Amino acid sequence: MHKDSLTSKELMTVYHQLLKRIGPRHWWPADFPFEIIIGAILTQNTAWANVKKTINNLKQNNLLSPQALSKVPEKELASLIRPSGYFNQKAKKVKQFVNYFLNHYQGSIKKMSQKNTNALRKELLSIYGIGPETADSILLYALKKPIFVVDTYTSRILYRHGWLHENPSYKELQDFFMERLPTDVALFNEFHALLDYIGHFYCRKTPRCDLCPLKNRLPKNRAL
DNA sequence: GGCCAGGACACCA
DNA sequence: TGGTGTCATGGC
Repeated sequence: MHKDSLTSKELMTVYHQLLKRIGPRHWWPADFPFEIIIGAILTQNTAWANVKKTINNLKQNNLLSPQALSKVPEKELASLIRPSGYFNQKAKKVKQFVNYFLNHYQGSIKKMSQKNTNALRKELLSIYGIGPETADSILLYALKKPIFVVDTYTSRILYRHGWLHENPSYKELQDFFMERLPTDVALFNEFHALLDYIGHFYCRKTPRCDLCPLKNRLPKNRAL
């Protein structure tokens, strides 16, 4: 097992090295929490640059509110989502979330935030189109709940550094961080953003990890 | 022209 | 539970 592959202290060292060498990422890039939620759905398996186009489309059409999105026809919504791909599926997903948000919380982020985190996570996962990563992104970045977000980048980075086995489940990956880190929204926010940064630039299928900021600062490493 | 991007779901064994 | 196909545009 890899449970002892990296101590809490070593993982914090990784975090501080990344923060020092890359700098804060200022996540999530959005003007208000509802925009974060819609962005989290739109960015599923999609480059953020393409999501920004859709966000701008929605803003220009005054559609970036739960009330407006609940009224716009799904086909019209799909055409606006087109730049970020999977537009038919994502239009349906946005509609499903908005219905839930209005029915349960009257479109209020504040009301939603008051609910217990675990219960909220189960609720989110029951909505069509919201899986573990999207649910956790909403909880952490939009609702400021202390949940660590993991993704394919995170998995790749941990595996390539020998800190976790290949193809872990989402829960294994998430537990890896939450068992080692103090429960801290700001830390979870920044750490995930930093991992995304190095994943995006340095840890693709064809590794270019010689450029990785962690290259000479691996607590326990193996050849990358 | 192929690969990949801040996943999730349906279907199958 | 684990593997595979599908959804789809856009940048490099």
